[in-house]
Amino acid sequence: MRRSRSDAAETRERIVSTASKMFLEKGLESVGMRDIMAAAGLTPGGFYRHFESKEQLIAEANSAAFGRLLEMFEAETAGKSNAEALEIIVWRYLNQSQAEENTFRCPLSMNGGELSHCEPQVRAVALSGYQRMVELIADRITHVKRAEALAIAGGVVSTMVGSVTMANLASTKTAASAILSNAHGVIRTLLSVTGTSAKTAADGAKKLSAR
Amino acid sequence: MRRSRSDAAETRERIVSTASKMFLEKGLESVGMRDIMAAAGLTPGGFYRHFESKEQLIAEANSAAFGRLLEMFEAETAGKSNAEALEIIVWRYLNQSQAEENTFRCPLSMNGGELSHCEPQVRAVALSGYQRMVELIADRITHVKRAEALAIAGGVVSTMVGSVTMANLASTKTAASAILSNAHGVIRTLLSVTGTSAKTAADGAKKLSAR
DNA sequence: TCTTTTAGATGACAACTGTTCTCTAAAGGT
DNA sequence: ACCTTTAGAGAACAGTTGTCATCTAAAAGA
Repeated sequence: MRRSRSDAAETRERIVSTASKMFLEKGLESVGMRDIMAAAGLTPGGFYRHFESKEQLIAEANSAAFGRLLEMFEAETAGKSNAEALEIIVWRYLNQSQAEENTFRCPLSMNGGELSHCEPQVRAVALSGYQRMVELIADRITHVKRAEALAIAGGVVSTMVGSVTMANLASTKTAASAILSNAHGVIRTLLSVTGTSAKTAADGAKKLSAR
Repeated sequence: MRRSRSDAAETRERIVSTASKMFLEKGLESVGMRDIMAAAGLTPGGFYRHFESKEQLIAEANSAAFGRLLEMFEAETAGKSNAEALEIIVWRYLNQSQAEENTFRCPLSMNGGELSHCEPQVRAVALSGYQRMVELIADRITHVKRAEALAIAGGVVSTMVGSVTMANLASTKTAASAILSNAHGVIRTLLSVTGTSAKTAADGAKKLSAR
């Protein structure tokens, strides 16, 4: 039966946020529409009143995941010094899989490979999520020029994405946290880089800004 | 009709290497058994004479991919200096998606997320591939202690995995190579790290060796 | 109040999934 | 030369996939 305007909007949001969390936990392809709709307390029938396709849902779900993640980072680092903020961001990102809640996981780490097989629309959302993360971090790197900060931040995000992906492969918590704490050390090193080393890192930064 | 012992062995190998390349190109779930068998010039019927399940094929295909990749690295760097060898490894790894051949792509970058949803057997193959890559690189880092070299190498591999994953999301070659050349710069920085910075990076190295 | 619109349930669609069955013809063993 | 074994073809298995047509009852608009 028909629902009110606001009920329907709420339903739509519930589908997106439910799907988002399921994608982060189980991947894109292995989660079916029936699973998602059932988890949202609905039947598969009504789905196409809200979305054109699964692909569109993936796009919106990922967009929502990035939104949640970045919003959390901004809330957690508000009023903190740059150094403290960077520490918080890196720590929370690296420990996303170990945290009990799956709300603040990153699609880049969780669905990395699958995202690149999706349609341009979805890939654009993912890539812009990457760029937003890079800028979030670059904004806190003030001891070098902006271009160098962007280069370093790009490296930091790539390192975080890669190491979380690797940690997710580990069968024990010990092995996972070994990979992650190693990554943490490497990132601290990267963030403390100055002068000519930073310029080396910025070799490709001009190209990066020419996106 | 029945084939000779050696024909059958050759068929088995062909299935593995065909599957391996298809997984690297299209992902694990989106490639079906029929696709693989057809690409190997066979029908789906005979598959289960050689393998217990798709999962087992995934394990063997990934193992083969790592084998090819590491063998190529060793061949390409034979007789080179450590610095040259590292440059070759990093460059070839970062450009795996841009190369016309898909023979030397890395499962960690291509199937990252999906691998972590597989059974322990498959995850073990992937994780050992990671560790072999880390050791390959650490062996070429001689200006610091072994533990520090392993820590840096771990960071380098994570960074390479992450940045190739990100580059695969890009819609244009320009955007992809911007991400990659930035990563290249960051990795060069990491590899030139010495002294106390290397120790910082090695903070988690003890835990890493306690796998 | 009466009419039109529509959120969502229900059930079906064809295509596809990994897997298993049966069949046959050639290879391996004796 | 005979008999057993088996690689692979071909077809079918039950279950799933994303998507859509139909129906309903209630909400929105007049």
